[in-house]
Amino acid sequence: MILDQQVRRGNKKSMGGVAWTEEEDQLLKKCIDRYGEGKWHRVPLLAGLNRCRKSCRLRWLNYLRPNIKRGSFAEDEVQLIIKLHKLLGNKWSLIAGRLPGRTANDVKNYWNCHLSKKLSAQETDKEYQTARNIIITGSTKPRFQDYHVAPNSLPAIQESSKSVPFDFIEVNQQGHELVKEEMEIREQEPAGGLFVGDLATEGRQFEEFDEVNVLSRTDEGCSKWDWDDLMLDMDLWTDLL
DNA sequence: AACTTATCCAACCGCCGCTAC
DNA sequence: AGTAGCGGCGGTTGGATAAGT
Repeated sequence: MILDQQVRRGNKKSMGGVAWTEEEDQLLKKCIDRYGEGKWHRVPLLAGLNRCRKSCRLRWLNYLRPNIKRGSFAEDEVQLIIKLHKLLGNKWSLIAGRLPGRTANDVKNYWNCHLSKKLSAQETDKEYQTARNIIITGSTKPRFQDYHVAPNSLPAIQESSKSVPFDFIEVNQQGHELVKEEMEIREQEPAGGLFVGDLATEGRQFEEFDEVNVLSRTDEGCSKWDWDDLMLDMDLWTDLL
């Protein structure tokens, strides 16, 4: 079935729209190869396509772009999606950014088809509540004190389709989004505590990081690419601090 | 075999933030 | 300050197909 679905990909008409043909794909690909990404408003003209800029961009990002990973999600990818979703909410592009080869649309579809139902049943699960408390209330310590937001005033994660307020996210000089929660953990824990920087430099397992239940991983379920990716993020966090 | 239901996912829509003028 | 144009994002839809009856 998975194979069939993969074969189907890209050949389908939906939403009353017109399915992309092989010829159109080639035209778009040649155009991007020649002129590069961006300037999407010019792409239809340059490529000679009777498509709007958004369709061209979407087709490229979700289907034609190199290194797009096909097939079902691996277990470690699923676990990462779940954890990132706990942290970020429906920020599919951010989540997909931590999953090389996966598009935001893929992640979103996978979540909607597989995970949302599965996890909604676990809404009251203790572990989930713990994670949520950490995000919303900051566990046993008051958090978000620097942001002047009363924990109770924050919208719940998961209960609605709306995502976590973007006040949780900051962008550093390199343009990378950082989760304020992480920075606060770093700031509030005393020396000797378990910090992102410590993990990065001492090579501890993420499992130890479970006390904050953020991006916790074990070596067993952590492939090289996401480990490296997370290490990169940690470096960036450390640089910021 | 015929029909119904469930699942998957590509593509569209509307909105938002940013930038240039 | 207002606004138009753009890139980008998340929510949603509906067609294709598999699975079930």
